Amino acid sequence: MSSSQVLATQPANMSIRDYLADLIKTGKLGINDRLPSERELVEKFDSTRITVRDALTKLESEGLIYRSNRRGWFVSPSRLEYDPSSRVNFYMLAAAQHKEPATRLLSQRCIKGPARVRQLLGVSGNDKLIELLRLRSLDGRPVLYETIYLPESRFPGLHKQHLEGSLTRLMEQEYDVNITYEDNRIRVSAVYDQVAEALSHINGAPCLEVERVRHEGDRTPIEYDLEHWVHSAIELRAFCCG
Amino acid sequence: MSSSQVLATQPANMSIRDYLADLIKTGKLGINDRLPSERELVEKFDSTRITVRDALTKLESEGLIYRSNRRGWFVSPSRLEYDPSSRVNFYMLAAAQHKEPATRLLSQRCIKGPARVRQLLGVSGNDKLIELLRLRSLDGRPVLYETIYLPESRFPGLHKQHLEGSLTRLMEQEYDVNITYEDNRIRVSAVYDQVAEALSHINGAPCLEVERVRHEGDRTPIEYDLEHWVHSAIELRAFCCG
DNA sequence: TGTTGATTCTGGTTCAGACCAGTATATTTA
DNA sequence: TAAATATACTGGTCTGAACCAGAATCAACA
Repeated sequence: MSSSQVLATQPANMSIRDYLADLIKTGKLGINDRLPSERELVEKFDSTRITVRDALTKLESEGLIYRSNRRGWFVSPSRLEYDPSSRVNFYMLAAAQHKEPATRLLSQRCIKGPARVRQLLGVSGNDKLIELLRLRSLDGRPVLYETIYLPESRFPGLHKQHLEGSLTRLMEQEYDVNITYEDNRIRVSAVYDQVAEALSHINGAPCLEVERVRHEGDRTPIEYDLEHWVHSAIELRAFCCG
Repeated sequence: MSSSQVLATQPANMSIRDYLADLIKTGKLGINDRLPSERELVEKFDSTRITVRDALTKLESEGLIYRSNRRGWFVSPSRLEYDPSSRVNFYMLAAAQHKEPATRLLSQRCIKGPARVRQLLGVSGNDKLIELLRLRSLDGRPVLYETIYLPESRFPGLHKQHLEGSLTRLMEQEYDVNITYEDNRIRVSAVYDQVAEALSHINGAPCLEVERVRHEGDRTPIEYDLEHWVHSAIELRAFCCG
């Protein structure tokens, strides 16, 4: 073998990945188009589903494609740019980026809630928490599973309100909330069970997780928010001034 | 089948996942311990490597474990909390969280550079960019692959400096840089080729990607920084004041 | 003592199937 | 016409292998 033979032949999974990535980047497959089925790709590359799925999983990690459980693999649209610290709500944000937002309230309860959340919100004794589970979509595609906890004592009668719209606006207008401080934690994680199902993902699929505690006045915590984003749908943006 | 039989038996991949997650959460496996080998787990659960690897991949997505290429799977240590907007450098940050930092300069070139970066930094004509590739570790584990571009004209003689320490400090002290504004983009992505290899990952492994442009004075861009983090090693933290 | 090389161990990749469980659609039926 | 049903199709899970490539270890050798 000549010494110029440095580049090893690529593994099959990477060849398939590159082929599909090329289809997407050249626009031969458009946004939200379905990819060829796994079995079609097996035939085309004379390979096996193990290898084809390996390639698809890589593209999913990159955010180039997303899956819809048992329906197929699809080309990801552009990411929503999202600045967690901005007071812009989901609807305005989506609209500004020409995406059609929607929110579905999945569940609404008044419960004791997880110990960690109670501690972060500083509630004690028998005080209850309002738990809201919401699923948010862009252009019909579910992208965000929200788990929200609010101290019931601070938001009496919240359940009578319209909870599928902007919570921020509701809090400002109906409860005189003025956020003075917030703490965001951002990490890569995975979705399971109800969250995975709602997002049409499988158990253990990677996601971007944002955990937030909002405070009012002199650092009184009043909102806990756990966001699970379909990672390919989102790009966080943080501007900072020295 | 009785109607009370609602809970289906768990798939094998989830059983294995839960078993390992339990080992970790109860402390039976400590930080940086190696997990049982894939073949051992196959025997223990009378399963196959496909299924075992599926479970391991889920735990990797969650950040509970990480892999070291062909050496094994290991229990993740606690995440480094990192505020991209803070001016605290890597060494001080790590030290404050009782982690041992290290930096290795992988490459240093003066080149034209990618068009996208040239545009972001506003360099034109034949002006060159300094490219720095650095690998940063915590407690001996590689966690961050940095790709840095700087306009050569702004940083003459940079190559003579010690480039494995804090670049921020160097820029401040030797080049009178005063950062006034920065723009961070944070997304989940994947690592390939040199990046994957340096981080001891496989092609297509998920990562947390931070892309940053720093500006001085009246919004003059002077630094482009692309960070690929081993996702389990990092948690971004952003505090915001209303 | 320090290097070289063989051996064993690890995960990385791949094959050639199988069956299951939801989705979507076409078909039948009320 | 609208609801119920069957069918084809999708990905999700799994079996039981095999071979490859790098990491680690240990033995032989210079």
